[in-house]
Amino acid sequence: MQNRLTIKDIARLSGVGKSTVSRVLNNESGVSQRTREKVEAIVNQHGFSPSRSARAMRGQSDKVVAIIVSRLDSLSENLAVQTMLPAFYEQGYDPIMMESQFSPELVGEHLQMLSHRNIDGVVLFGFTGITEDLLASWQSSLVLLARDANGFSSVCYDDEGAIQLLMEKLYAQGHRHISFIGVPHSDVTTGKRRHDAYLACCQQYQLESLSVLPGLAMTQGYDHVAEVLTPQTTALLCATDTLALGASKYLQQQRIENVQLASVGNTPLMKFLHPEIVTVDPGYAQAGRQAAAQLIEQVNGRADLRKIVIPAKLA
Amino acid sequence: MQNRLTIKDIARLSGVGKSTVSRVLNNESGVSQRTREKVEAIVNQHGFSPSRSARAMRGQSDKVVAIIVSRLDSLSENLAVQTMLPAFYEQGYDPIMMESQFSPELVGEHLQMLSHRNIDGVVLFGFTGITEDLLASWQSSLVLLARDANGFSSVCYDDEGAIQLLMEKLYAQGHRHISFIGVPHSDVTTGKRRHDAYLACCQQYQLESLSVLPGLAMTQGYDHVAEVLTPQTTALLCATDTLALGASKYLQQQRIENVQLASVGNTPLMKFLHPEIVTVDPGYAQAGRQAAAQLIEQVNGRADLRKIVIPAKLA
DNA sequence: CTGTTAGCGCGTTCAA
DNA sequence: TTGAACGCGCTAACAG
Repeated sequence: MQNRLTIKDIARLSGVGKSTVSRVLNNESGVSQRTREKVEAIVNQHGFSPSRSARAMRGQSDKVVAIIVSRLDSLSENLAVQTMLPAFYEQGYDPIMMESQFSPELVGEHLQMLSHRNIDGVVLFGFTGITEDLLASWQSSLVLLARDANGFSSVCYDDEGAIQLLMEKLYAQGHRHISFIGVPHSDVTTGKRRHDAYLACCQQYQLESLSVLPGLAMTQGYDHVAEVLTPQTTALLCATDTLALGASKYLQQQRIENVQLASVGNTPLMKFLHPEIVTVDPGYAQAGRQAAAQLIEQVNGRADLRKIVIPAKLA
Repeated sequence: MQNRLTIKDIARLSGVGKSTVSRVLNNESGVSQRTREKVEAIVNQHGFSPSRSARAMRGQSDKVVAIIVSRLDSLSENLAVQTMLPAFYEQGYDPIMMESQFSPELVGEHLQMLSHRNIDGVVLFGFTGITEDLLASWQSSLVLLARDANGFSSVCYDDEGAIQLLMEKLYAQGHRHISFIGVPHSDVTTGKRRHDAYLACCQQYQLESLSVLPGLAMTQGYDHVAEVLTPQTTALLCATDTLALGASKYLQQQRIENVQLASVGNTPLMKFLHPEIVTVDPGYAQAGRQAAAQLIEQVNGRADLRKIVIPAKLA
């Protein structure tokens, strides 16, 4: 806010040239220990930090990244962003936030805004409708979350593993009629993969499968859970905590108490409202950290594109 | 990502000087209509946009603001941020996100990071422990949300009005034993103001008051609601949706069905889980828009510091 | 009305 | 090992 010092001032104050200060600031070699210490002392004493805009103009990075969440109030994405932010701060990156509202068009607009600004990289929470060509120009500076795409880095959840853990646990608890409520297959990960895993487990345990795939919204869980409840049903597997929340409201209203809920999510809200639920933690927190780490390495050329899968854990 | 054009290129391409291009870009007067159109044509044709870092270095604004939320998963703050973001985008501001986790120390650290970066302004969601002197150097470029402070702009909720609306409604419904669950008075707005308003309403309607002030967390609502439930209690007023969620879990578990819940919040989660609740919308969405608008006007010197109060509405 | 000139704060030559 | 000079893309002051 006040008149900031410049590298020139620091040079004058420490009795050296501008370029020496620059070298010290950037940890470059070729500066004597004594000089380096002298300059560093002055820098610290004045709390000097070089102007980011000037650096950026010199072709350096702006140290700005963008995080595009689907919805600000997504329980799972919140958990990931929560660990992502500190990871970015620590490396000096400022994360700007954008909300896609599950609209590929909005993602497109946001990316276009970002291409004007000199962004270093983007973390994008994937969803149905995000296509490779929409992201084409960002190949090297984007990390996709919760989805993968050819030619892009991604951090994904272990959808199959999560469902398997849940089914295993339910089976061990003696459940033999386990229904499933999930998301349409147009959603590849949360939708198709989790449902397929459920079906595979049913086959493996020789159980009848019964499923409905209304969508991601809480109300959809509520509205459609009845379709998979038979008199024999003793357990209900939900593709997400959000669906489980919807389903459990229905169960409560109908005073159905002999159906064990299970879901992948392990969000704080779920843990509070329904601690009795069997839940798998897909590793949102770890995913956030990893996504940030991968993006930083990647934009600095220290890492290639990489697909990371976070292992699921029973909570 | 590719080799961006510069103002110089545009100048060459349109056969004018750099400064003329600059004048056109900044909508400055003193350019003939013909020249302006010619330049604009070239600019649009190439999708040119001036380098933000270069502008910033020339002392212009960086067009970056920061939003410091208390928690990423705050139901109320999410609603405000959701309207704030587009408002900022529209004016060309990039909002960087930070989470304070209700820690004044973290706010301090974040503000310090921001003072190094050349930030235009800050929207800060206030909470207990935020003091005027912590924010001292940001007087002119900060908008406080949900709190007010001397010498600062703020956007506040009408705590008294919200409680009054709720009490009025409950009274009209015939309730005469209305308990209150809220937040300690150390929290000035959500805590003291709402509780005081409750007490005042009780006096006005000649009702006995019965209240407990455990805190903001859902679990606190759950753990302490029993303390304000008597055999006569027919309604329970909650200072926030989050508390109401906690309380309602308790009521459900205890199969208590003759207590009408009321709360200030009107968040989507609440509306879904408990549509039967009497709820007041404190105007989170509007608050977000206003905060963004006020901050932008303010940092552009087009507005003075201002305290804005959002009126509450029955949902 | 318009073009030329001089920096903004920094990184990067290049000579010393 | 160091410093002086130059230029990044832009705006502002000045000259035409």
